[in-house]
Amino acid sequence: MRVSQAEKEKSRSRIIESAARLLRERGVEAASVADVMSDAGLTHGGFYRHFDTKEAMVRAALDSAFNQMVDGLNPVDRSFAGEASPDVLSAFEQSYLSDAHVAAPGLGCPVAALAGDVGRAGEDVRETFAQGVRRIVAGMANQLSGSKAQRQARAWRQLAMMAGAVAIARASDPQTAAEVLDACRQPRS
Amino acid sequence: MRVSQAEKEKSRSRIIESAARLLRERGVEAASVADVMSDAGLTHGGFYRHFDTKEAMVRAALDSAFNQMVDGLNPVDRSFAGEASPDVLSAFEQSYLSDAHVAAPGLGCPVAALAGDVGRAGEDVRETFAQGVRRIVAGMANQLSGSKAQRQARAWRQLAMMAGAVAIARASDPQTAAEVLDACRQPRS
DNA sequence: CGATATGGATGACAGGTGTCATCTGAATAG
DNA sequence: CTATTCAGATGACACCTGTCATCCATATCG
Repeated sequence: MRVSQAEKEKSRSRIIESAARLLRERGVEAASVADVMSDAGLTHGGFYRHFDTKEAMVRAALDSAFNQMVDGLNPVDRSFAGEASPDVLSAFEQSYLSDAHVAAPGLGCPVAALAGDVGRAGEDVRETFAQGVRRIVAGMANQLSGSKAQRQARAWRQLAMMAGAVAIARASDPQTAAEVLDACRQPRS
Repeated sequence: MRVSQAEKEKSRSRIIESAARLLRERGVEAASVADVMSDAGLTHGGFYRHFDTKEAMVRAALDSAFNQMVDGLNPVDRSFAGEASPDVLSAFEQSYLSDAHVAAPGLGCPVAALAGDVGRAGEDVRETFAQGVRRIVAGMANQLSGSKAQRQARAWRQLAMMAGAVAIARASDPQTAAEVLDACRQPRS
């Protein structure tokens, strides 16, 4: 049942897409190779034609998830690349702290969904994760004013707070979730 | 090999203590019943004399871990209970954002270590988690000044930021970890 | 003291895991 | 047009999971 190279590339994309979603929904360990392949419309046996190991798939999926996140910070319709735009950042923050984001981890920020899991993963996976977080922070810092160090530090604090808040909201009951999200939507104290 | 009731109580305490540590170190799913029992010096078979299900053990372990955290916020040597004490809070924040905390998840804050996992757990576990987080936030708010709502909101923001920062630090390389921790140690922006 | 209750050990179970060897048939290379 | 390659399917493997039935020896009760 051989398939054309273009078809193989499509298969690989589907696998990564499925992995990126299932990892965020179920966690790194609970998203099994068989589940991912089944979700991509394939059987588990062909997996190792695409990746040497599950860890390699996790890294590719993390990269894809971070790319989606960074794209949300760099809207293509902005006229001047690199120009600070408070509206872009506040829109990002508002959507990050929304109920919709809390309810849909599979499409949301990998930091909020996977930081805990990745902390227990191998060094290569952590390296991939770190580069992804750096890209998000750089994108946020671009939208801030002040010295480069100030902008970067404020971006770190804001991302850490938002990711922590969404993780807490997902791990709590609806009332507690609403409290933490509301508190974090308020201007800094 | 029956054992006295006092001995059984000790066994139960050891199981909860081992579970609280292994859960934070390995995650909810990766910390198996057999591992916990072995760590407590028992074999896996006797587990169900202490807990109806693994989920019940997870809830007991979460409760124990949150108790340790709250104790750190309410030092017994303070003279006046309930009195606001900026030093207690800043000491808590400093130790929370320390390298030692990042390196020892098994003894650290369950929010930073387990929020992601608990978000995928059952409703009962999430309820236990939410009550624990609320206790920490209440303890932090006690040390702040301002209206009750202001204090609570600031405590939520501070805890979310710190938990997010430690989770990111654990999931990254040392340089990235140092950056996010440094940024979050700075006064609010 | 004797009878019973029960904490813990042993071992099994059904199901899931990552990984790989093998087969097959269609896409390529010559 | 034939020969080779190789993506994917099938199925197996050794191991680990939560749960439970069973047995044993001792703490507790009458």
